Amino acid sequence: MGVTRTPRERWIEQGLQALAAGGPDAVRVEALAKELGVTKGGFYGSFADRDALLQAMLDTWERESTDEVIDRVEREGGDPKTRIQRAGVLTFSGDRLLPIDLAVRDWARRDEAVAERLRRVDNRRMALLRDMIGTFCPDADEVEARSLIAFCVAIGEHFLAADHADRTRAEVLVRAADLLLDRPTRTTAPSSEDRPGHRPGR
Amino acid sequence: MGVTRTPRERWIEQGLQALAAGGPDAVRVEALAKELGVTKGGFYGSFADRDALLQAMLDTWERESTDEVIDRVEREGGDPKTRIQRAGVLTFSGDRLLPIDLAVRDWARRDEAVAERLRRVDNRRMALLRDMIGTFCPDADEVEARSLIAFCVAIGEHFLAADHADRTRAEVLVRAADLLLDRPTRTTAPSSEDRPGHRPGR
DNA sequence: CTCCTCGTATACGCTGGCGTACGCATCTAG
DNA sequence: CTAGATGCGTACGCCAGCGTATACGAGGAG
Repeated sequence: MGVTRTPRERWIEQGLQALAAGGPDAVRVEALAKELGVTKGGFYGSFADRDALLQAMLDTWERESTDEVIDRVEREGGDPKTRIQRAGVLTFSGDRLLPIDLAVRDWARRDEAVAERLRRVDNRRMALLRDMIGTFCPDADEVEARSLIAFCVAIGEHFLAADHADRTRAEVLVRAADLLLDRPTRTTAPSSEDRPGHRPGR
Repeated sequence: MGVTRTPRERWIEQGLQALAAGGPDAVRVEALAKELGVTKGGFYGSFADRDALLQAMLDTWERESTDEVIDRVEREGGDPKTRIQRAGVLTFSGDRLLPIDLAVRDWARRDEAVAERLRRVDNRRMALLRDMIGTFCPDADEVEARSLIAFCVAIGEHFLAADHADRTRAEVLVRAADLLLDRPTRTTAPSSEDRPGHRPGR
């Protein structure tokens, strides 16, 4: 038996890198082969065709960005804000998962099957956010709104090109996280209390 | 002189539609020609090459999504929340500008020149947001944070696939807008009109 | 040591897309 | 009405990329 010099996972990993860098159209069998130092000869032993690779890539991504991240967050514990931020860090700041995530999001706008996968992933993440925010916010509608906002910021931030004058993006994000995850709940019922407490300026 | 049956703007418009539907890789000269009912014969009379078309498309998009939107918002007036929402509606809910905007955002992640254009556009939009939010929020750092959040929600919403159980996305967005754009000391105001609905999909 | 298996290299056909060359048709100028 | 200009159709060369067929070669089984 010959030795498998380029197993399935290598193609998948390289494919995910290409996806992250250039979108689904950049996942080209011959290009991946060249990057792996082989030719495409062995590719069709591991995959029926290019589409099978794309499916396998999505399988891998889906598993890595749900089970692995969520398990780790649950295991390491901490208070709600810490856990939310840890989930965010694990998903949206590594050099690995973040660009793949963004590429999948754009891909999902054009491919219904990808959109379905993304929906599963996002629903699990939203459930996590709801849980965390629900620990300090009693109003279910507001929990939903805050969760949506937090998720949108985590993603949208990377699609936004605006500058912030003398502040850095990171500084503004810290303040935004304070607004969303820190301050005492303000109800929208007529019995509203005073305005949200300000934290000492940064 | 022959009659120009397919002037420059027609190619540009069709190109923007293709960009919106399938990203920059979907802008193919021969495909556009077929959609326009002609062949690519005349294309190279209006454009040096495919890249010239892409540049012209970005020029058109940049003009339409800054000057035209901002002028109209300034002209029609209203209170801050209304004006922000009108800007959002003009930019992010038409069937035309929204999908182009999203496609450009993903494109910008891979093309520095596109990123530069997007930066100009986003900076103008952020300036508008800062102005509006600054009318009721005195803290400059908080104004910046709220502006960023609002912008991220307006964009990120369309990249998010999560469901909201018994609520609709539009309902959650109304509540989110209340949290972000209402004067904190006041109770929530009734929202006059609907927010942009769900993403058009595909 | 020999054979057989299986992963890989190589070569091929095919499709689609870009840009060019050139001919045709039509509109305008005179 | 003629002549020139110009947009467009058609055909071409070229290259990239997919999937297939076949040859090669290195291990393991006997």
